Amino acid sequence: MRDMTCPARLALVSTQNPVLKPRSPMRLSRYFLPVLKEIPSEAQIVSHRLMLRAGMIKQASAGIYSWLPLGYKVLKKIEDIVHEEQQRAGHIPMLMPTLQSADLWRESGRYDAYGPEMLRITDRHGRDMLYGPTNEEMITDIFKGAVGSYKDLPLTLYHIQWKFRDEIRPRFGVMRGREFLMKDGYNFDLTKEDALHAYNRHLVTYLRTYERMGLQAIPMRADSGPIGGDDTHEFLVLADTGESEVFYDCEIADLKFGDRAIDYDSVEQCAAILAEFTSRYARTDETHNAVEFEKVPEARRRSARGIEVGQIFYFGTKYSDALGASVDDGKGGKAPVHMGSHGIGVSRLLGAIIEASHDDRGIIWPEGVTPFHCGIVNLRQGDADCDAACEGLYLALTANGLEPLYDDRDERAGGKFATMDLIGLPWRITVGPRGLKNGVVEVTSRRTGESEEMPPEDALARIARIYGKG
RNA sequence: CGGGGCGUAGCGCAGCCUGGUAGCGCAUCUGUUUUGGGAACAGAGGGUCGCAGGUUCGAAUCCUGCCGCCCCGACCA
Repeated sequence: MRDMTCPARLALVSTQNPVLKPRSPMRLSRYFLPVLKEIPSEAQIVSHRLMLRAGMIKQASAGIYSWLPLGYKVLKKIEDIVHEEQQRAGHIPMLMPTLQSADLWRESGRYDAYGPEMLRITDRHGRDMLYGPTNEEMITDIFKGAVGSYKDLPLTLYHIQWKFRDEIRPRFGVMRGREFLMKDGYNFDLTKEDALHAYNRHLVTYLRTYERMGLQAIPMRADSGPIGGDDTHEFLVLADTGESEVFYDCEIADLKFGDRAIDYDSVEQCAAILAEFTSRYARTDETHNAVEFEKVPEARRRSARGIEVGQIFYFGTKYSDALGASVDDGKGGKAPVHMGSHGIGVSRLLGAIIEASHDDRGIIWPEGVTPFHCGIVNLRQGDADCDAACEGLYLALTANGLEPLYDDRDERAGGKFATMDLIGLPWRITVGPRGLKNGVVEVTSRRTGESEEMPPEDALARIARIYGKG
């Protein structure tokens, strides 16, 4: 009798089984994209409205959202960019829990200082827990348990994790949620000089990160707030719906990091970038100084609104003193480590990007974060030539490492175009019977609205080239 | 937490003042005709009227309490 339960036999059925055809969800008829024609009444600002209308998020309760497939996809892309830029600078990814013990926070003295914004929970044993609003205490605790020598420094650890701050009044969708995804990083250095280099290094990584997302975020001298510290800059994206009032010299807005080379180990290079990007007056209302601002030539003075998308801090030995994080200094003594922390509001960035990039038809994703590289619109579903051409493009794009979204629904053209415009894919390939008669399809830019007819092979090559693939 | 507003079909809303068969548009489903920028016609399904209590012969409607959500202010990635 055959033994059907033999483990060795089961092992033969591997996930590599070539019989399993990938069942891609990138066809709109199979995707989950609940778009709304009507403007949701609860949404006040354009990014919130568009995220709801484009089926990216659904509110679960005040300031708490489910990320529907399209929104999740963009969120992941943003997360990926943040990871790449951090790791390029030698910062090490990890993951700490959302729930923390209150004891750590009592040690640092912040359990009481943080106030009602911190969500406090009691577990079944009556232990005080909290949903972390940030992780300085926890990372310092990890650090001091494992690092004892200056030889282990410098060290920068970071993670991207959900945070909870029980805002008095959450609003504006993901821009001011109570639960939000944040990248927070922590550097540990032996000396103040080293820690300031880490500070400068982070400034560079942040400039690069925002530019890759198609955003211009201006570093502005800021207030350190409850985290405490001496040096701090906030990164602000200019937008009318921003919650911060900002004052700046318009020359700062001309600065671009671009694709210049940077050696993250070079103290001079990193310091030079900081000097360059902080060389003009740029402050939030918290640190605004009218006398200093007067020194900027009047024609260059600007006041505007901004969305805060990140902040970097150097806070010296505040946490290492409180929590006893010190290392052997190599001279027979102990030295408290110099620390800094650095945050990027990952989920907020979606809102900021949309605020900065949309029109009256919908979102316009920058190519760096778009959920799909391009849309394929089949104008005559069921027509053998159209179906074949679309299918061919879809497979070829996929084979070139691109992710197209193929609208294969049996629907009128108008609805398909409206959906594509709303969800903001930067490029669209339109396939219709009229064009196919001449052997061409249409490639359209979402941003400019300009279309160009070309054979399908050229359309494929065009899209691949835009994204540096194929 | 102070002030204002709203909870009625998946979404957007009317009905409430003056109690008496729960409605409209969009979406969904079926059929037909359509198809190059949110189609037309015909038909169908879908509701604990936020929850609880009270008044009444009778409550979506009146009264009380609670819950949720939104907006303005003080706080914040």
